[in-house]
Order: sequence, then C-alpha cells, then structure tokens
Amino acid sequence: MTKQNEQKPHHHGDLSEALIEAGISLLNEGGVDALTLRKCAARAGVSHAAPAHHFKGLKGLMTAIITRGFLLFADEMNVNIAAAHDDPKSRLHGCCIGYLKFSRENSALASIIFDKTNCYNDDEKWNTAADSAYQVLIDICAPFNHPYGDAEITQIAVWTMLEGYVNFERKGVINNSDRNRKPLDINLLIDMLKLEIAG
Amino acid sequence: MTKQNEQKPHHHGDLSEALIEAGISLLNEGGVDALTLRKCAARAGVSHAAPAHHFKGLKGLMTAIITRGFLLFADEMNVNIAAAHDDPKSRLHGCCIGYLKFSRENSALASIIFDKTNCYNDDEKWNTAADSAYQVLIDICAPFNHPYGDAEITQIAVWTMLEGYVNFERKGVINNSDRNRKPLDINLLIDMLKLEIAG
DNA sequence: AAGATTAGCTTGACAGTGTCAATTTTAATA
DNA sequence: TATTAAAATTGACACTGTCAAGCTAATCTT
Repeated sequence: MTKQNEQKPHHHGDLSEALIEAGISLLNEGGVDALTLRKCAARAGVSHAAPAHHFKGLKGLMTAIITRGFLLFADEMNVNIAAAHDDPKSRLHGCCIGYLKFSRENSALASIIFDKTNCYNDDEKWNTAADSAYQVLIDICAPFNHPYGDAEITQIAVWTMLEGYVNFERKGVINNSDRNRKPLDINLLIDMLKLEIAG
Repeated sequence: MTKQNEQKPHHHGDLSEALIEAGISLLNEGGVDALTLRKCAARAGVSHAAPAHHFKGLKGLMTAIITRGFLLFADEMNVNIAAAHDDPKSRLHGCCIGYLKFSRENSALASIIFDKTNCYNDDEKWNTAADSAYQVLIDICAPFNHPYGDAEITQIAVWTMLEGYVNFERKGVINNSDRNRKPLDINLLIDMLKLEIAG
C-alpha cells in the first residue's frame, strides 16, 4: 500500500513542491543560513544537482519560496482583518496584528520576503503574490485621510512602521534596551500616526 | 623613500585597520555578498588565514566593521543635526536626513549594522559605538511629548519608521510601485507622527 | 649581547557551498 | 517498438570559513 517496500522511483513526482517545502522547513529550523540548495535536495531525497532542472539556481528556488511566503503573509493579514470589528481603525489594527504574527511565526521567511534582490522579479507568480499582499495594505489604508494628497504616502507610512518594527524585533535590536519589558503592542505604534477617517 | 623597492615585510604594521578598511571597501563595491574574509585578506596583502590572528573569524571582523559603521552613522546624524535650525522639530528633521543619507551612501554597511546576529555583542567597542548612535535618537526625541507616558515608545516610533523606509528603499521595494516617482522626502513620513513639543 | 619566548603570518588541508557538463535512467511519443 | 524528451545522477570546479602545523621576525629576559 505505502511506498515503504517499493524501490525509490527515479522520478520524484512533484519535486518542485517538495523543494519549496523543504526550503521553508529549513528556514524555520535554522534561519536564513540554513537554506541551501543542497540541503533542500537532500531533504527531498534527490541528488544535489536535481533542483537545477526545476529552478534557475538558488535564486530561482528562493523566488518560489518567497512567492509562497507572500501568499501565507496575505492570508495571515486577511484572517486577522476578518476577525476584527468592521470599522476602519479596527481593521487596520487587525492587519497589523496579522503582519506582526506572520513575522514572528515565520521569522526567517519574513526576513527574506521583502528583498527583491533574492528574486527573479520578472517572475509572474512572484509578481502576483507580491501584489496580493500589497493590495491588502492598499485596501486597509483607503478609508483614511491622506494628509499630503497622496494615498501612497499613507500606505508607506503604515508599511514602513510595521516593517521597521518587525525588523528590529527580528534582528534583536529592540530588546537591546537595558530594561527587559514585554513585547510591544504594535498598535501603540500605529496609533502614533496621524490617521483620520475620511468623511 | 617609498617601499617600492623594499621586500614586503613579514609584519604588516596595522593589519586590523587594513582589514576593516578592506571590508568596508568591499561592502561599498560589491554589497554584502562581496564581504569575505579571504577577499579582505587579499586586499590587505596577506594570506587567507592571517585575519584569524586579529579577529575571531568573519563574525569578529564584522563586529569591528559594524562598530566603525555605527561611528560613521552617528557622525552623519550629528552633522545634519548641527546644520539644522535650533528647534526640536528642525533638529529631528536633520537627524532623519542624516539617517537617510547614511543609508543611501553606505547601503551595504547600513544593511548589516542593525543585525545583532552578525556580531559578538559582548564586544565592548561595539557596545559603545551602538550606544553612541542610539543616544543621538534618544536626545532628539526627548523634547517631544510621550503620549503613552513612555519616552521609549516615541523613540521606537521614529526609529522604526526610519528603518522601515530605508529598508524598503534599499531592498528595492519602494520603487516597486507602478509609477516612477522621485525619492520620498523622509520628513513627509516623520510628520505623520503625532509629535508635539512638551510644554 | 645572546638565547628564549611569543606575536604575526604562511601553507596546506577539510567540509560546505552554487553551478556547470556529461551521463544514465525513465517516461512519453511517434 | 524505436525514438525522443524529460528527470535525475555523478563528477568536477572555484569559491567560502576554519582549523592545525610550521615558519619568521620582533620582543623580552637574563
């Protein structure tokens, strides 16, 4: 019934998918440095050069991993937005909770996701996935006034504040302070932004 | 007169310094990936294993490079603060200009500077240098009201917004938007923070 | 001043890494 | 069934960081 007693087939079946999952596991277990082409191959049970037939080198595999990451990221935000009260501020808060949650629970993945130099950014799936995440932000910012007449400024303000904070948290800077305190409520930061509901 | 006709001496003279400078040059020229122990050694004119006698591996050299980086970083902020009008908001703006300038002109160095995992963070000089940079921020935020009764929240808000923005800029995310626009004025973002002079 | 000590550096090796070329194995096709 | 294409393997190469052993030259001790 199982493959237990069968010979290992020459063809893997779905090596692309196996490599992506191996990569994400390696990221979770050992951080960014643990993500290597050879280890992904080994974990998928194939030889070190097999991935080359599915991805254009390490960068190609990373493109696929990051694509997956963007989908998980957008999901996490959407789930937390859906769980929030249905007013703009609450929805924004939910979005931020989701952002922070994703960053904390997928630390290594989150650390590579926003670096375009890790990707072939002409990749179609990557573009679609990245846009789907960015669209969450655009939608969540839309109800607010744009003090400088440009919606993008508001988006960037929220986006950068979130990204700056999770970066510091991830890199161990925030806990650099002499006193030890509990993790910051991200919405304390967000509420420092001049955001008012348009009306 | 010059060393041109002399034999290369066995002892370098000041290899530590030469390695740090080689490292910074490599970062500027080829980004983070270009920073390798062996290339630093080659550029300093010594064998590949020579650095081990001055630094505890690559991480040790990076600790020294980042230490240098923090000093340059603090300097750049201080210069721009000094050039600003002598009121809290102008000084804050000057600080941000310096932050952004440092990040743009030392892109690779800036990208590794805030990652504690790159360093031996029990290093004394590193701690001193990092604190000197952080102190600039503390001082610049001191004149403002702290809406949540904690000065650190204000500092983190400014810090994260800056770091988030320069990160996006560096990683090529910000220019991801469909329209091409001129670089953002960082103080447009900073002015979106609820900061009022304490009185 | 002469010998002993040690700091500074070199050489050589090792296990990883990504990537390429050549080859073998299997599946699909005609 | 014979041919072709796809999938995966093997082996090599140039890098990387790190370690061990040895050599060179400056410093220290007496």
